[in-house]
Amino acid sequence: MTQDNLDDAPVQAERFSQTRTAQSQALLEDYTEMIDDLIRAHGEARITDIARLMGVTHPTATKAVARLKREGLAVSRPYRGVFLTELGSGMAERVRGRHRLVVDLLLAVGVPPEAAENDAEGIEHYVSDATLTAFAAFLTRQP
Amino acid sequence: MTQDNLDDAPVQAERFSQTRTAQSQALLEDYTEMIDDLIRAHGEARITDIARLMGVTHPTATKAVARLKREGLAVSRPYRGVFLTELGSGMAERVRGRHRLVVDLLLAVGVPPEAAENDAEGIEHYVSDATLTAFAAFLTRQP
DNA sequence: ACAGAAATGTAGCCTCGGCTACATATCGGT
DNA sequence: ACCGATATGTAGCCGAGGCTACATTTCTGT
Repeated sequence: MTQDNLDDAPVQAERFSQTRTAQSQALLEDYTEMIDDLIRAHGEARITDIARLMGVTHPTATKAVARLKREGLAVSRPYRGVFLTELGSGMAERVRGRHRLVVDLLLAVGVPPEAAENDAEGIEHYVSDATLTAFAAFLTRQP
Repeated sequence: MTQDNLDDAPVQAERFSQTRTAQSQALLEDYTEMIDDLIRAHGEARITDIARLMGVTHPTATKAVARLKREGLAVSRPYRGVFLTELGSGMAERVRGRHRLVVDLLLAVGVPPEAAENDAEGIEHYVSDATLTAFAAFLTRQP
């Protein structure tokens, strides 16, 4: 990549393009997982709790939930909690599994627990299925 | 995290907040590294080349460069190429090292080369120094 | 039952990072 | 030296995701 950038342009561009796509999915995934967590813990997901846990103000959380609803991941009625659709639950499950796998791999290669948790939050959204599979295989080889 | 979300709120929120900060840095890092690549290869970085390699239109690249200039990472004169300041070069160097380390680690745990390159592009921006250090140590142990 | 507290909704503003359309400058070949 | 091709600049639009300020609804304790 260092020598002939011009010929690599399509490859490179595609790479960055994919990264941008992943970025736009990241928020959806984070909120979906968060809502799933809250429902498991308290039977419902309130806007206020979502906002507090995400570290944003409540109008921001409301907007995010609106987007989730638009994308068919969540449902809610005014002044009532937020719930996930089947689509949303599926995503939450996948995201949760991926998150765990990433954390486990980081721990396995010697990353300190706190850093592993922190970094996984950012990393997990950019890990492809191929990489995920490799992670799982690695963890099986050396537990 | 699955049981008592409410008490974990500050920790969680801080995590997401950090991730958001990293996100806003990611673009700066990508452009900086790209410009550095182009300068190494052709002695200068033209807006058109930057745009093509990043997979965006040229006005988008122009805007990004404007931001780089604002942040003191790059300099440029109208209709002339873009160059990095010392600050920018430093960042490029660090980013380049981190990128290589991430790719190497992915390869070491068995991720296929193409996936490693693709995913590293997204992952690298979210890897903390602690994690980076752990990666380096791991690679030393098993090369 | 009702008043104050807390939760939620809504409006409107900001920045960022995309884009298209159009204007201007530079470059290169004859 | 010129003219067409190419590169760059600029204006203005859009959606996403932050925010504050304010309105409304729900909840809660007396």
